[in-house]
Formats: sequence, structure tokens, C-alpha cells
Amino acid sequence: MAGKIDPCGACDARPNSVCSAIEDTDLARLAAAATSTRIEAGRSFINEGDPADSFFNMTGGTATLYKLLPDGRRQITGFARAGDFLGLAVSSTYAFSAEAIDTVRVCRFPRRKMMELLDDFPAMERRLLARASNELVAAQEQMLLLGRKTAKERVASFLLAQYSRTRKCAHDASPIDLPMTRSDIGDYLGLTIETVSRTFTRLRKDAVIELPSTDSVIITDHDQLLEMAEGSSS
Amino acid sequence: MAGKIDPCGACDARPNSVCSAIEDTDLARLAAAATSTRIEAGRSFINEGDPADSFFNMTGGTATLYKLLPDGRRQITGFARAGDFLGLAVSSTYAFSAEAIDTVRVCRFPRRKMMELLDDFPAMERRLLARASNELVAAQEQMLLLGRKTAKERVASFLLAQYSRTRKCAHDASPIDLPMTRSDIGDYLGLTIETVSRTFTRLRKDAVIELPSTDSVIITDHDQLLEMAEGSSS
DNA sequence: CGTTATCTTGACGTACATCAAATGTCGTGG
DNA sequence: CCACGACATTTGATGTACGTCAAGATAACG
Repeated sequence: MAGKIDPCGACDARPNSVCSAIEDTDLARLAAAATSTRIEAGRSFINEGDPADSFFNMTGGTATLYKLLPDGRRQITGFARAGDFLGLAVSSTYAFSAEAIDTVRVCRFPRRKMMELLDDFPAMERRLLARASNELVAAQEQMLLLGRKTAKERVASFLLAQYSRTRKCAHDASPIDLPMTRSDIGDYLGLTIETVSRTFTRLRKDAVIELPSTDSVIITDHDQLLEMAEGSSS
Repeated sequence: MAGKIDPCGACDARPNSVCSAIEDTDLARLAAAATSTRIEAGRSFINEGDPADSFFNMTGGTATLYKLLPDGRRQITGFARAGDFLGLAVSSTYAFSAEAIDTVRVCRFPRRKMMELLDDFPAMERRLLARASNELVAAQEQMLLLGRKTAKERVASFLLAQYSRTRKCAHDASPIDLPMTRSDIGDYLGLTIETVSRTFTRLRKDAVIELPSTDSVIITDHDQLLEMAEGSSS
């Protein structure tokens, strides 16, 4: 529980989150249902298979969402950031795990209270549906990537997605922040760290990107990267 | 438009579809919004990139949902059957294509009328949200399959999914119907037809499945198939 | 300024793709 | 009922993109 007087009103993430469906006058209801929590880098806050008794709204930081196979193979299904809503599930247990990459802030909603909120604020439910629809589209795009794209196409697609997540206008050459490790990128793209690394340097040698540091990228040839991502160019 | 008097009340698919959220007394509203259509095998009825002006509710048959790359590579993101709802998208264009495998029946809802229905029947919206959540979970499972599983694990997972889609109780040894071709299965699992075929015969030689015909399978060792699907066994 | 984790680069192996041919299946018409 | 052609599936031989193993190079950190 945030000690603040009006935590939801002051929330940076509200404009991009489902919470913006709730009017200022009803913010107290929202704030009463939520508990703001801070999660240190490396800690997981959702575990696949655990009882799904909470929903989460990310308000800061970046988290990996992933599934594991018994032998430890990992598939990252997405990176969650401020505004993202987690835990949507009909099942009584979580279908995935979530782990903080850097220090993460979330609002936690007990399942029951969240349901009550949805009953009272249908606009919020519609927001959730819109969000789920978008995620579904993204998931289908990722299936195409994982099932049919080459390593080069995967990395190119990934970089473009990271790019367009923040930048609105194309042809912006400022560096893109990559808070995740190569291992995370590999597990997201269905590749190994070695292949991710090799592909990065290949793109650099092709003069499509620059790598000012290990955790940032500059796209120098946006058009060619776009062609690469869909296999139009070699 | 169905010529029947009460098409929705007589609909076989209603119990498993979002339409069941609408009470019998309001069925006329539902029926007025929908147009029932028949689609021949092989014809596509949703095309990626086209204006998304209709929603579809499958009432019969099986359809492939897929995305294409410019050079023709295809990723099937799912197989839609009676009760499935298609076209959920915030975007103004479809993000995927849909093609009938056998003869398909759908109810088509114009976007605007569908929105009005959702405004008036919040229970339907909640059903859609639940459905989207489930699809999201399935999509994450498929990402794990595409990104991290071997060919054998993929085929085993696929067969188990086909199995549990119809059968409720385990240890039912009746044949599973496979309306899709090897090519469809390959494009769904991120494999080639040859690899799918080879893996089928490998599973048959391992005495885990039987192949009474090319479009049906019998699971003879459910437990071992389950182990295979997650890589617990070799 | 060593210590440790992450990233890069190289040499080699392999699971699956590709290419090619044989076999099976099914509808059509003689 | 059988012959035929078109197409799907199976099976085999070979290639390759990416994985695995191993060693340095960088960067993070006390």
C-alpha cells in the first residue's frame, strides 16, 4: 500500500495503462484496491503454476515474462514495462513467470477486488479487452518470428520492435536502450546467446546498426533493417 | 442472413461460444446483427491487411489462421473451430488470414453492430475477455513450442493438444481426427512436411501412436507421449 | 586492481531443411 | 471394376543454419 494520499492520481504509468479508464473522481476506489510494491532486479514476482490470486499493473522498470521446460530451457514470451497489465488468466494458476530485469514497480490487485472493479467500471474491462487483443496480435507476430524467420530476420525484427516501442517518428537515430541481457534476447528470439551476439556484429559490419555499448543500439539504416526483418533483402 | 426464424437459438455452436452470454429473450438482437455464411474448403475469408470491418463466430468446420512472409513462408497461428471468435483487433486491418480447411460456417458481425452488442451486453464482453485470455495463454505455450522444443516434442505436444481438445477423460484410445494436411501441421509447428512425416513414423515405431489413416491418429501410450512433449524422456 | 559475470569470437557438431524419388490415396472416366 | 492422373505422404541422400563447446575480450564491482 502506498503511503501517499493519492497514489493513482500521481502515477506516471496511468496514462498508458488500463487505469486511465477510471475517472479522477473514482480514483480512491482504484487506489484502495491496489498495493504498490517495489521488486529488486533479478527477483521474480509471478511464478508459473502458483495460485493466480493477484493481478499486476507495471508502473516502472522492465520484467521478463517466460515459461520453462522441465530441463531448464526457457522461452521469454515478452518484456513487460510501465503500463502493462499482467496476470490476466481464467485459470486458477499463473501460466507464466515474471522476473524483474531492473528494479520494477507494480501495483498488485487482489483477484476479488479486481473483479469488483471490473463490475463497476466497464470502461476498464473494455480497456483490458483492447489490451489483450493487441497482445494477441503481438503473440501471433512472435509465432511467425519463432516458427519461420532466420536468425538475422529475428534480430532485425526485435530491434525494430524495440525502436518503435518508444520512437513515434521513423528516422530517429538516438540510441535504443536494451535493459535485457543477450541471454534474455536469445530466449525471447528462440536463439542462443552466441547466435544473437554473432548476428549483432554481422548487422554492425553490414552498417545497419551501431553498438555504442553492450546495452544500447543505434539503427543507422532503418529501411534496410526493415527489409531484413521480413526477408525481402538477403 | 439465415432464413430461419430463430437461427441463434438453434445454433449448435452457441453453448461453446461467446453468444451464450446472451439470454434467450435477447436472441433476436443477436440474430439481427449476424449473417450466417458458408465457406467452401480451400477458400479464405479473412485476409491479413484488409480492412477489419467484420467479426466472425465459427459455427462449423475448421479453419487455419495464419500469417505470411513476403517470400511465401507461412506460420499457422492456430486452428479455429466451432465456437471460436475471430477478428478481435483494435487495429483497423486484420493481422492474420483465415482459410477454410473443410467447409466452414461462420456468423459474420459488422464491426459497428458488434460494438453496439458489447455496449448492451457486458456479459458478452466479459466472455470475450475470458476467451482472449485463454488464447493468450495458448499463444504463450505455442511460443515455448516454437522457440525451444525439438521436432519430436513439438509433434507430441500437438497430438496431445488435439487429443485434449475433444476428449475430457485421459486414456481414451479412439482415433483423433486430423482434418489438416501435413503441410498445415508443419506450418503450425515451425517444421517442414518431411520432418512432420518422419516424426510421425518415429512415434509409430516407438509404439506411442498408431496411424490408421493419413488423417487420424490413435494415442496408444498417453503417458509416454506426455513425457516426450516436455522433453522429460529422450 | 583483481574477481567475476557477460559478451564476443572461433572451431566443430547436429537437428532439421532441402532436394529427389518412391509410394500411397482418391476422384474421374472408360 | 479397373485404369489413370493429380496430389499428398513417406522415405532416402545430402546440405546448412544454428547449436555446442571452448577460449579470449570487455565490462561490472567490490
